[in-house]
Amino acid sequence: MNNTTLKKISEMLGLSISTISRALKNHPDISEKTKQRVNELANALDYEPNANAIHLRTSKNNLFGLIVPSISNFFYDSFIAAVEEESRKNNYSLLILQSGDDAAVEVENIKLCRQNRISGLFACITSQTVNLDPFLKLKGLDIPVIFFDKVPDDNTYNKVCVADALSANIAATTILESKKKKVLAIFGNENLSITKKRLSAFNKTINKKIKTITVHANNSVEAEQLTIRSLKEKPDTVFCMSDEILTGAMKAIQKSGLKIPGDIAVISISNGFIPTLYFPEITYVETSGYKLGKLAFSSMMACLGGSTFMQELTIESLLVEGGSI
Amino acid sequence: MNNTTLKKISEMLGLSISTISRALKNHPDISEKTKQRVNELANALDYEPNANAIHLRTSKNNLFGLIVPSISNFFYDSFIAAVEEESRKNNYSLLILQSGDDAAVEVENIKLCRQNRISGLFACITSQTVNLDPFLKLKGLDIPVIFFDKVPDDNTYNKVCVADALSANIAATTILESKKKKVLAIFGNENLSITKKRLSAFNKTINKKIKTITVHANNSVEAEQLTIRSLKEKPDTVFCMSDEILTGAMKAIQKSGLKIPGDIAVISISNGFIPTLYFPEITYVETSGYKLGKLAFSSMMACLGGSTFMQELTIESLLVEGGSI
DNA sequence: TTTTTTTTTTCAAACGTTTGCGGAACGCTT
DNA sequence: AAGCGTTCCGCAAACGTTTGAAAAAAAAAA
Repeated sequence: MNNTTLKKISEMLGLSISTISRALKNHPDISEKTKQRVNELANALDYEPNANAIHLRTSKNNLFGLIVPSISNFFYDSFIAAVEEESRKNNYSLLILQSGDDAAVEVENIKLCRQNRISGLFACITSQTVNLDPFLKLKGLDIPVIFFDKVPDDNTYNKVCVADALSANIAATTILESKKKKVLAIFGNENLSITKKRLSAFNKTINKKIKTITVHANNSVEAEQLTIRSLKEKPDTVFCMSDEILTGAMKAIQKSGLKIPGDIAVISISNGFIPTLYFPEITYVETSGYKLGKLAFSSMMACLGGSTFMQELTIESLLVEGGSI
Repeated sequence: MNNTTLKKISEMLGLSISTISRALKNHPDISEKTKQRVNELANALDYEPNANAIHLRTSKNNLFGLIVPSISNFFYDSFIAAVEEESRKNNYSLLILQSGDDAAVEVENIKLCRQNRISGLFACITSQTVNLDPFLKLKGLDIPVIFFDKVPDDNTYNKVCVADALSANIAATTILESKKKKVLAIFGNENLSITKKRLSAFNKTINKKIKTITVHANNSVEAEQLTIRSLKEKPDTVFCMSDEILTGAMKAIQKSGLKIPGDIAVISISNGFIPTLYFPEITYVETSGYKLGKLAFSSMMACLGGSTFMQELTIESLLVEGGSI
């Protein structure tokens, strides 16, 4: 069965297409009687306007693109949830695409976004992305790009990030204040800017006041192995720079039989879910994907509203006390 | 800056629009020389076809809708990841919408899907959805609907589900085989069909061979409280029907200081991530969102291929041994 | 009744494509 | 010279809307 169109309604009512169009949007030019007749038939025929036709005609596609390495991720899924929610409320649709952390796929996805004439793009770049030209082209077409989480260094873009330095700083301060003596600090891939920022801020705050074992893990399993190995050096505290690392470290600690916080303290930077799974709950510095999504959206709307100011916004971090330190 | 169009290229080259269109799609009617000229200019101008215009003209919108209570959920995020991946590979885009488990929003979302002339819909209904008319309308328009996870009882629809009964059955069998004497079985909201199915299959298999404490929790916190209370009755095993419940139960168990599996055994039905966070890892019956997504997609493609056969497909469940029983 | 004003409706172009069909231009056969 | 087949390209309609402007109809004023 075919979709109802304005034409169909117009023919059935013996009116012109433009009259139907105007009647349905309650245009003052149209008489009440006609409006009613039109609305009744439209309802009966279950008319739904063709979004493609509207977009083509008005050249206003209420659509945002969102490119992310993976949807299936604690942080990103809540980020996406926030953006979807806001988009829907503001009459925008959302085209979500995964890059699989593959730069080539990322380029394809951007192309797709362009073909769909998106009004704006939310992008979290892959760890290999070096060529930002595809993003530049979007800017050339007056399509705002809001980078989130993993962002290019370049400061000619709008970015929203968690406060990496601040988060690491808070964690380090918390460790110092609790009079710990030796901390095992587990960070992620050394090449990631997020790792660099957190590492440098952490070290700066610790300032060699206490002993620090620094290791880098690319994933949860590596984090577990490194933790097991490092526990031999008897740290009294473990710091994890992310949820993924936390899961690995916790596995190792549970395996070792050490008691938290008695035998060993744990503190992490986290989206907020994982730390609550354990008992005692892990003390963490919150970096909320959901809040970041809201921030990204408002930044997008500001751009669309005409703001051309490029900036890096951050969401505040706050310490959420569990019982692990 | 405006987007390049066929018209623009045609004017610059002194050729007709149709020639440009054909040249770009390598139509045999067009000479090699012209094709080359066209392609060169198109590249130089960074031409990207307007998807809206194409969809309108061809009345073929390569777009799927996906409605889910929340994106931010272990199970759904991996389901979505799978569907997005497959869609992209098959040249479809995906319009993802959250219902927030609100039936009214669900209806709005369906409307949005219709306006966008989706080719098919993946839907997980809200727990309050009673009126299936909006879905019926889609079917009337020859738009296939694949329900997943939370599906209507009605068997005039295509559905893909985890094997609820089988999963519960496997878990119950595992418990019986390990000679346990008293099981605390924690289920979800009693109204959900998923709960009913798992509960009845579980009970059927246990068949009163061992003592069973059955409780219902609506969320993780309730699961924790109910577990704490029920542990006083000294069960030797805890069965959790879902990840959400597992997190609550584990919290209680960790709090109680009981050792797994020495003091108490744990077994769950799960998507597969949460159980691996603990040590020992929790033994679980896997119900993979990712696999379900793949199945849903292939079911969708079958429908689009002309299959009108309505069926409920399930993904196989398998026991993944941790060390918790 | 005629003219003017107001209300209501229609016309037609445009958005950017695709595609059936028709038509040059050209070289080959007879 | 006439006919024919190729090769290459353009015309124009269509998809479903929106919208400025013009036209028609109705109402009001003269």
